[in-house]
Amino acid sequence: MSQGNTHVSQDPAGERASCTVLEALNRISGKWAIGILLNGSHGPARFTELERAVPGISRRMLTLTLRNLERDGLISRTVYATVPPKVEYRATAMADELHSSLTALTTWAERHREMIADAREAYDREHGTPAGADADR
Amino acid sequence: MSQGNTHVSQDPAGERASCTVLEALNRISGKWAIGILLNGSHGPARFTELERAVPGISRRMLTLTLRNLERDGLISRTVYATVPPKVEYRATAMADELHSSLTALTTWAERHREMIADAREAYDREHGTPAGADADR
DNA sequence: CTGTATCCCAAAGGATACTG
DNA sequence: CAGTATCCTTTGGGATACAG
Repeated sequence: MSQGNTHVSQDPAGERASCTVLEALNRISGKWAIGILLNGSHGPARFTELERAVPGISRRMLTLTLRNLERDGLISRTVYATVPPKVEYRATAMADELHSSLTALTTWAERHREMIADAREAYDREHGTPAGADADR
Repeated sequence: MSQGNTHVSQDPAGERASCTVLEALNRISGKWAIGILLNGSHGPARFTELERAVPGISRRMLTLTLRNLERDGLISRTVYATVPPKVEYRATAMADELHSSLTALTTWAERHREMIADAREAYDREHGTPAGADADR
């Protein structure tokens, strides 16, 4: 806020910042990454455990998201060569640091959930947006 | 996107949390929302200013993103009936609170940027993922 | 200046079936 | 148990042209 920046012209304090935030978001983007990250942050979790802990996720998306998180170094994957196979996933230290930011986001969402719902309702009432309004095509 | 959760059975430590985070993320999701939010947070900005401040954005996406943010009560839109028309956008108080969380995310991203890049490189070297590997189809 | 309207493509994600 | 493979639908978003 109090940055004394009264007008926006070219790069000033926005391009670089938004770019960085975009980078941050790109890693945790997708419908499931965060749910997985939060679940994996309180102890190791197995594939099926995650599948149950993140309701609605498909095996495919769980695998894909897990792989991406692993690739970025946010999740570690440990395979135990037992039978039946056992694989443990857990958040890395780097992801643990992210966790607090995610929590901040959660807190914000909880605090403003109703306010946002009201804002939407009001908006849709003023501008006739019938809940299924198509912004695109 | 808006279906996913068919029914909520219990609450296996994470469901509620991940759901809330998802809600948070859904409002600021998309390629441009955050850049706009950050730019609108240090004073009112006009349409064209934002267009220039967020490099790469198209008129269409700027409009769409702005409308969604307005709908959620994160951006206020003020029209001056002058000629030529003038419209000012600015982050609301609610969005200002989000701003700090976004900043936390930015900070995290900056601190770990290299580490993540290295993790990717390492991963791609071990598992032969030739930079353009297609996770899907 | 501030948008809208189309068209089109690519990516995300769901459903389902099969496997070591 | 822990995934893969395929197919298909939906959504995000770029390009471009038109308009109040």
